[in-house]
Amino acid sequence: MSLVKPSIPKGTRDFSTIEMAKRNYIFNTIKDVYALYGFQQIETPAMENLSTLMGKYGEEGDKLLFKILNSGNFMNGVAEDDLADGGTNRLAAKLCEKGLRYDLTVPFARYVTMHRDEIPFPFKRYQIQPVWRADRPQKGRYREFFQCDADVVGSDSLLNEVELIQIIDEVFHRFGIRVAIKMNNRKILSGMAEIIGAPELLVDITVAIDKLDKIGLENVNAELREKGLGEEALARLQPILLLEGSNEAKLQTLKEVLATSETGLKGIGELSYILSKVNGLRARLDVDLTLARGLNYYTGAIFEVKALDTEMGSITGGGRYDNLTGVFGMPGVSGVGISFGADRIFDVLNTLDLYPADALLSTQVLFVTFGQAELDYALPLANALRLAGIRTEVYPEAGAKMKKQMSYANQKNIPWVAVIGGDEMAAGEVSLKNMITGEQTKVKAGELASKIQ
RNA sequence: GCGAUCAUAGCUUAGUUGGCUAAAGCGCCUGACUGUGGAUCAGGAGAUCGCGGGUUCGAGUCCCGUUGGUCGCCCCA
Repeated sequence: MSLVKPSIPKGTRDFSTIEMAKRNYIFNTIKDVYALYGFQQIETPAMENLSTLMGKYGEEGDKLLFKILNSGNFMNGVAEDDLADGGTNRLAAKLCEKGLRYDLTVPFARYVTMHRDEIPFPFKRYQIQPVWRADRPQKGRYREFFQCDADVVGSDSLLNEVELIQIIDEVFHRFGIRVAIKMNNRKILSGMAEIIGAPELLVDITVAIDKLDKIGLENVNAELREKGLGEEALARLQPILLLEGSNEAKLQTLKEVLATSETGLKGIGELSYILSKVNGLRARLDVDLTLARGLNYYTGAIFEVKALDTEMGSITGGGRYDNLTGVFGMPGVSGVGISFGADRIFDVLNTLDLYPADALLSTQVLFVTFGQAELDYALPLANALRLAGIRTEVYPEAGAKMKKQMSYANQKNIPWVAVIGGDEMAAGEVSLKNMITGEQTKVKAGELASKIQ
């Protein structure tokens, strides 16, 4: 077998020890807050049947699904003309019956439908797992990345939206990241499309105005014209795009503009209600009408979170979707959910250097010894420390050079080293060295634990 | 799917209009220091210059192809 250059697939990453400590800090913080609000964790398989995934993410989404070649004789049932006519979709359907999950929401909808008889509704679940997309990797976009979803299904109450906003606020408060939460409502966008007489262009309109931040008003208008929006309609859209002022003022203006749209007014009512119930937020909560989000299954509230102190796209998103389980034969179940973008939060925490020191600490004490007898003497001491809850290592090579052992402690950022030689052994002591200050004192073996804590 | 750009030691990079044995910093190993890391000093190992082809007396350098990274567009957490 020839030697291969080690490599990993395009758009995937290894996470090394420090990165994992940081990622675990992120995941644990999010989990703690989810649990605090009564959300329970589930996991679903990395792979789903393609029939579950196909057609749920639009035509683009289908192209971005990783498909898994059938095991065994995968050519079984493939006919000559399947190969001949370049119909890759049809061929793929015969060769692959499974695919890697593209997000956590669709597998969740599948899960809810399959387990509906065991689930207490409203069902509050969270799920932190990787998802895969055969996308072209670029800044902040990978082919394998983690989503941290929390959803409530089976409840139309807007208090769920309120709770999710509080969760977002609490999580970013714990991270120490200052954020602005932006909120909009899909019904308001529908109302807008209705009022300007172009309801059929709703999707195009949302896609275009979502870019307002990025490409500016002129370019948004140009794109809308290109999509077939008339000048009159465009003119009527402008005041809405340019809406400014307090949340209350924006909603007041909207009420007037959307007065004749039943859907639009309903969206305004929902927004107002949520705003009235959210209290004591530390984050800013802004109504932002240009927040549209690409996801077409959203039907009510839409959320997005941006960090205030660093340039980074959205670091959390979410919204309400009606009837998500409908495609699996379980109609009338509404859900609302959010998803923290762990990879981007990771970048933000790195940029702002906001990791708490103890989140990154691994081993607290290393036993360093001069030979086999000392090593044997160290073992029960190490176990005693572990019983006291102190993360402890014993350097395992008897007679390894002092320099080697000390360097190991240094490299792993271990704050305490317990040195054991013949003298210490005879006296029932250890020499305890503080690796930060360099100070070293002799300590009775029985007092080690108290010195370290 | 389209476009730009980059690829030299474990890492970060230098390498002139194509020209001697491809250079440095960091890291690693050894020693100064046989009971002490992080500092300093001395020495050492480590590169088929991403891969394949072409031009040339001669290619890290120029040309073509290919793979991978990065960034942008489309799309999208």
